[in-house]
Amino acid sequence: MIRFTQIMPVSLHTINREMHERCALCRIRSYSFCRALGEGKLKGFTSISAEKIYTDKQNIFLQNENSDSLYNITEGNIKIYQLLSDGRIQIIGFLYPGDFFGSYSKKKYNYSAESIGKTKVCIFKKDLLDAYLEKNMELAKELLNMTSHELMLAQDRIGVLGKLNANERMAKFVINISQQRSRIGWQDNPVSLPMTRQDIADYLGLTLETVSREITKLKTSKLIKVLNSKQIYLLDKARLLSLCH
Amino acid sequence: MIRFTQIMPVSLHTINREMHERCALCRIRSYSFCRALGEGKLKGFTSISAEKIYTDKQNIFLQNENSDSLYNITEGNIKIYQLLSDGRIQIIGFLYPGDFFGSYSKKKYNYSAESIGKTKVCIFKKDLLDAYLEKNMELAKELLNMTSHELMLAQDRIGVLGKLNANERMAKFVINISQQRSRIGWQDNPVSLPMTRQDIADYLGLTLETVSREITKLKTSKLIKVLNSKQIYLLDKARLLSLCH
DNA sequence: CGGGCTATTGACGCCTGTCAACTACGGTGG
DNA sequence: CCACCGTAGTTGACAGGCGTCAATAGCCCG
Repeated sequence: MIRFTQIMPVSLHTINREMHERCALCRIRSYSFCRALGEGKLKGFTSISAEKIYTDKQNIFLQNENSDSLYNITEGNIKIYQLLSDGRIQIIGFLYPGDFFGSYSKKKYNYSAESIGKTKVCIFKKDLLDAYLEKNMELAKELLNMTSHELMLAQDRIGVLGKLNANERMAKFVINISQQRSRIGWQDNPVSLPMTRQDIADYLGLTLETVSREITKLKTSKLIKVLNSKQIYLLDKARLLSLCH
Repeated sequence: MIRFTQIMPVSLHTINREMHERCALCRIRSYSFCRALGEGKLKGFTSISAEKIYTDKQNIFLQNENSDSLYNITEGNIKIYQLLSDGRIQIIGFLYPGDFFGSYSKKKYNYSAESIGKTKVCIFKKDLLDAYLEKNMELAKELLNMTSHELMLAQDRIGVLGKLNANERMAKFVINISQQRSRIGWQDNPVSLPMTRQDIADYLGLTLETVSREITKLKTSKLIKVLNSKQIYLLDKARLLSLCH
């Protein structure tokens, strides 16, 4: 058995703060489901969660693993994806700070989750969170609200993948990224694309070649400016919006 | 002002039963979110809801209408769909008895809903349901459970539309219908297809011609037997399953 | 500067959409 | 009872958008 106290280079003061004030100090709380909790409840809430930091391309969990935990992003990005038996990948979504993920209703995870860049998450054991919800109705309702909102976003994505062509999907993608950023108080233009072209392709149900071509088309038709491969500027939001309905 | 008492051909006894025992007598309660409520609470729950019957192809609500109500199907089928500005349709889902729909988190409906055949729904005013949830934690948690489950299904559909070809989508579709039926205690084979080919196409992100061709292919490769255009028998579930991953 | 990864661009082919003709079926009316 | 009509579904011919395969360019990091 490993005795952590020997190898963790943190002062008692830091541990104390970590143990009790993490939620109180959290900068994205106002964008997370925990915003439903009053200040007085934050210490108690911190105690039923743990924080974990991931570097680039680490798995948070894998599809079909037993799911005993739920997660909240506090920093960085996560991609959630499903694997088909022949190796094809579908990226379900790119998640941002404030996003909640995991599987509340099921015993196994329905998708895999992987960090994009340095990423911080809060981890909640399902049984602990569940017990906490019993006594904190406001949190349960906020969770219902957020899940319902996520469902709406998923339904929009069904529309994108079912009916839009490559051109329209790409326009929708950059518009969505921009909107997502402003939702959590970041500048909405220019936007950074932390994921690779292959990731974008697997997200939009296209190939990376098509994604690349469509970006070039948006560029030549003066709808966007490509600052570098991971940074683009939206030149004409109105036309981009009209493109993706 | 119309005085309903004059034109509604129901006895006081029927009204009384309708007013207090609808939930207690409901045959699909065990498949609905209201299964979370104990027998003792059913009369109270009946009183915050209303029942409405639709014939074929009637709108329950339209996309972008103000959303003040939530719905639960007790009989028949509903299709929920989004319209693009150029008239293209994406069917988000076909709903079955026990399914809950509407928009809990948003002020406007995110999609339109239309009946398929004769359909019965329970209608809940949002503010009434919300107040009821405050005092009945078990119902709120069941609603969270169901919404979370629906989210999972929506994410699966993202995978279908993003990565499967026409062949695989069609196989997935008949498998899903079969599973959906057994979930609510109906025979899972043969299955009826209450929707049109066009509806299936708009659901799968294909055209009706492609849907028709793929059904023919499944037929000629002895995976299904087409009893009539709205009734099919799954001959080889194992191979159908392996087809759609 | 060079190796390896990511992104772009080109050539070509296939899957699925489009357009059109034909068939099947169910309801209506003579 | 059958003729007629309208709607739904099937099948065929063809075209185009996007995938596939391959070569090239750009970029980061040692």
